[in-house]
Amino acid sequence: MARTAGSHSDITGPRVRAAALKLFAQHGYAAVSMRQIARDVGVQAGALYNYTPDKQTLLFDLMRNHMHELMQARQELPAPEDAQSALEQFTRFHLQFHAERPDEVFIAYMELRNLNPENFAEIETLRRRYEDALEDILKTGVASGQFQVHDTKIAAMAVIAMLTGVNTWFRQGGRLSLGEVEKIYWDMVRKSVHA
Amino acid sequence: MARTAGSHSDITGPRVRAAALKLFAQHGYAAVSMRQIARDVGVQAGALYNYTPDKQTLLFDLMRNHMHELMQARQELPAPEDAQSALEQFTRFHLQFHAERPDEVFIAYMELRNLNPENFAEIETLRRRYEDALEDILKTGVASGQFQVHDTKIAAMAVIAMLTGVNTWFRQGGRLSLGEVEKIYWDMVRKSVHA
DNA sequence: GTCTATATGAAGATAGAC
DNA sequence: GTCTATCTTCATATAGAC
Repeated sequence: MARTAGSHSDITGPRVRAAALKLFAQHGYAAVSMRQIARDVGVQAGALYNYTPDKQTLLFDLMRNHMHELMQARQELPAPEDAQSALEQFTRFHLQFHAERPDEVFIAYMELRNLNPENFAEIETLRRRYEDALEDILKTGVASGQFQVHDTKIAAMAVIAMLTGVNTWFRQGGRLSLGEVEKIYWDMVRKSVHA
Repeated sequence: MARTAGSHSDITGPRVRAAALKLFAQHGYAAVSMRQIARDVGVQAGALYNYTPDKQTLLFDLMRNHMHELMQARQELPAPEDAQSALEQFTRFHLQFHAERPDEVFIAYMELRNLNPENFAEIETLRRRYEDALEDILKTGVASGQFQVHDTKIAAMAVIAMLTGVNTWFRQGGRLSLGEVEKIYWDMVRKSVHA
């Protein structure tokens, strides 16, 4: 149980992932070298390979972890009463979750093409499941007459694009608080699918 | 006036830009080598430097050209009668222009961080001017009572994000025609800012 | 677990012949 | 304008000492 001297696996591992996350978000996966990540962590490049088999897996783990946390957090939300409150809950949840993780979100959207085919398929499955969750809300609302949209699939994509776009400009401590942003976007989302 | 034999500047130049556009969109600027571009064009890597001083300028020229064409095309639209028709015109124009140029749009959004600071500033100025054009439409509509939004700046960002998101899934010849997509999105945009 | 050293390859860009 | 050849630097990844 006691670790040998010089054994820092439990602390270095997270630091490697944190450095990779920050650097990938800043400069892009392809533009960041393992040496840069190592320098940021404070080790030599070779030492990184104690924590990841290769650079590709490092990227994939960051993206998979992000998507799993997204799905997990969503499943822990309380059950809403009707489609309207489900949509409001989804809107506020999406904005909050994404505002807290700008780097993860950026990578999850920008680095898809740098995943190898198998890894890409896994991430896409998770993303698709998230989109389907929103579409289910819209379908319920259309069925109950609360919403009116021409195509629930397209409407779900439109709403998610609108909400995720917040990350291109929103900064904590800026002109608007997250609460104000939530209110503004919920107003627009609500109206956009209104019957 | 007559060109010397073996002089293909007028044809090779566009081919270099076309290859760079396609490859940058597919794999990302940082992941594409000058040798790959050269292979795609059918020349040796050194020959590319007859058409661009360096790789960075090649990227910048593609993005600047795209933004200039965007601004130009918008300015050639007929003057709309009121805010509502101006917003519909903007919506349809944005969808059409972007659907015709998926690679350019992709690069313009994904490769901003690979521009050097001066080039980035120039592109951002153009992008900002486009966003301001939409915000002006919203301001006019709010002033006339046709629209109601909490914040015209945020609403403009939300609408643009929603519309640009179409490029992540829309393909010519897919389930929906561009005309149908225009109708669906115009319906959502119209309602989202409705008084 | 981390280091130094290195194998192996590829990158951006330039020089000079044709 | 394009070629071949090359300079220089950097990349991912591994081997073996400590």
